[in-house]
Amino acid sequence: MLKIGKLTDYGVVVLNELAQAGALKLSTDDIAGLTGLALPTVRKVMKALVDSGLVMAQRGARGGYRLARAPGQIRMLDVVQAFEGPVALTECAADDHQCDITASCSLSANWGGINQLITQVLARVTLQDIRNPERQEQLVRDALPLTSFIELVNLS
Amino acid sequence: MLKIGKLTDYGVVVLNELAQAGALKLSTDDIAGLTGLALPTVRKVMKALVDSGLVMAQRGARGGYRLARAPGQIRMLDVVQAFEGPVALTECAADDHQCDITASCSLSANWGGINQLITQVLARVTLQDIRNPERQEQLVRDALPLTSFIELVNLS
DNA sequence: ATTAAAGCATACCAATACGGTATTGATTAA
DNA sequence: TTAATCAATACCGTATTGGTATGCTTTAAT
Repeated sequence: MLKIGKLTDYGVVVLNELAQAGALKLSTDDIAGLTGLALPTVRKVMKALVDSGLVMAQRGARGGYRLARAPGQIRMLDVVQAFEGPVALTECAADDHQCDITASCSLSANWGGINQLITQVLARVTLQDIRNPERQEQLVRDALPLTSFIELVNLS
Repeated sequence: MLKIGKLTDYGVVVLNELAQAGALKLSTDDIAGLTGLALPTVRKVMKALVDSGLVMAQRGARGGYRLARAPGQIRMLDVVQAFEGPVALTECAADDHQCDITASCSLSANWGGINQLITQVLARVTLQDIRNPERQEQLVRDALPLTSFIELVNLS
């Protein structure tokens, strides 16, 4: 499946609402209402977003949340990392953890290349892009010219 | 973390051994010995590889496994799909499952673009590439010219 | 035909991760 | 001072995953 967590997905949804709101601060209640997410879930999401510096929080009465930077400056990579930690496809790649399987494991180092490519993909797409389908299609067209035998998978 | 399963990683390790062996058939015992993986684990891995058509099995005495195609024809996308099913970052993208969160969820459709990009990345890299670090570095250099602000992450 | 080598299928268990929820505390504008 | 609002922590049930065990089927070699 190669999936990302639901929280990450929620994070994007929330960021979208904040982008929509612009300078206006949104409370957790506002966000819950706008997105349809449960309140405690929203809290959890907001914590990750604040901790990662993507969103600024103001406490106290009439407080709320707003984006810390412009949507064009918020990369999907940032969002994914905020919720899932560093992008590391394999365990070996994450820490320099010695694995007990033999020399074949030297291959794992090679996932690093794929890691890099995927990281680049996520770094290319910003919140602004994802809010604008046209821009996105353009990205897909431009970034990687298709090789002949590529099979496009599971685009619902 | 955006990780893939360990089994997928093991799968690549096993495929590497099979590529090394060439025309020679390897038994589960051989594979376990070469890779250091436990025998039951090897069985599980082989089942997935056979089911997906990447590897051919010959049963009976003097049987064993061999690659179904040349290493250059085995894409990482195939391997990932063999173990993890279709690449679908979000749940919404997987089936046309109606989610209960509001219109903001239309965003999820936009993950589709990223989905496509990542799928393309995985389709570009073959078993042959991953066995050859030089080739791989070349891929990284060629495929996606870096934009200025890209931060390379966690390459151990 | 028999036998032994080898793959195949299934089921089970433990550990971990994840999503979801609740509760209490800290801050700040009005 | 007070009420609104974010912050932090802790808890729990479930789902997934990795790992293991067991018994069955196929097939080459003798």
